[in-house]
Amino acid sequence: MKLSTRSRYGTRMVLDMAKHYNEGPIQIGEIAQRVNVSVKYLEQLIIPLKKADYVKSVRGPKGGHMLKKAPNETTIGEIVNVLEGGINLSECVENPDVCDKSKDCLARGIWEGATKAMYDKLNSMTLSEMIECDKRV
Amino acid sequence: MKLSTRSRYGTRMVLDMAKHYNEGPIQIGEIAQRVNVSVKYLEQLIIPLKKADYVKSVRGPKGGHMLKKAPNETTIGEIVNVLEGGINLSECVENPDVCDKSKDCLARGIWEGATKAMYDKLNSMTLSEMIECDKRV
DNA sequence: CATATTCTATATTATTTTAGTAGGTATTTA
DNA sequence: TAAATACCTACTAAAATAATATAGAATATG
Repeated sequence: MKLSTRSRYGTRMVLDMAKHYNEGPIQIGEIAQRVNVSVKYLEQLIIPLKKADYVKSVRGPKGGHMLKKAPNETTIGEIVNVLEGGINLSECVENPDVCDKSKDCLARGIWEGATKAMYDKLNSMTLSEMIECDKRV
Repeated sequence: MKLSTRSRYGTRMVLDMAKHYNEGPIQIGEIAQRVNVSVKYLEQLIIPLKKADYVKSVRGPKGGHMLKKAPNETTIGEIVNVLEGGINLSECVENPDVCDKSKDCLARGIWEGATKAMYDKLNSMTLSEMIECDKRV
């Protein structure tokens, strides 16, 4: 149950934006270079982040992208949730109707519990906490 | 980061075996019917479970498969681990060398923490506890 | 010991998801 | 108006997943 590169690369990108918060729009080419992912791929990842209101963009020369909310108001879990399209180990956790046995499924309860544990962990750290944590090293 | 059907179907199968522990070998056709997965697919899933010493099999008429260890000696996490080929959200958690930035990667720490939370949860319940839990309902 | 039954092994195919690329369009600044 | 930048749509390639098919090997039982 690996995270897709969407989440992993997207998280790198968002952390990069967080590092440069309050420096105005950052061009995607710059970010791509720093996080070592192609511009074209990052462009795709920005779309859902904009829709979910985590990123805003400015067009034209001197344009670019930036976080819409302060880094201490967003957790890693929120970002992963957007990029991964939901955080859960099995479809039935979110939508019990996909299986007619969901109601008394032995396994479903476990997937639900493990999903929650993971989710809580991912939501326990904000972007700014991660960056601060990094500076101390 | 969904579990594959391997883990989900395989878990159903193992739980079925656990329910019939001490009833001698259970034929895979029976199990397939009860858990609603094709015989052929389950046959594939049994292979790694045998290699990892969780299942033993008997050939010939009246043959079948059964758990090698008692249901209270095996956790769901162990089964998922075998079927999924390791439990971790990112390759770098298990094998830091896949990325030359692992050592001071902001994201890696988070993947590691969330992986552990999930892992602990999955290992917190044995097969027999799950079945007991079911009976009470 | 013959045979039916069951697991075992290998190969193949189809489907879906993931990852990545390409090229053109819209907007804005200077 | 020209250049820089984000935005949009479509496409392709590769990998992983899911599932099926066929033939082989072991063994209990009559």
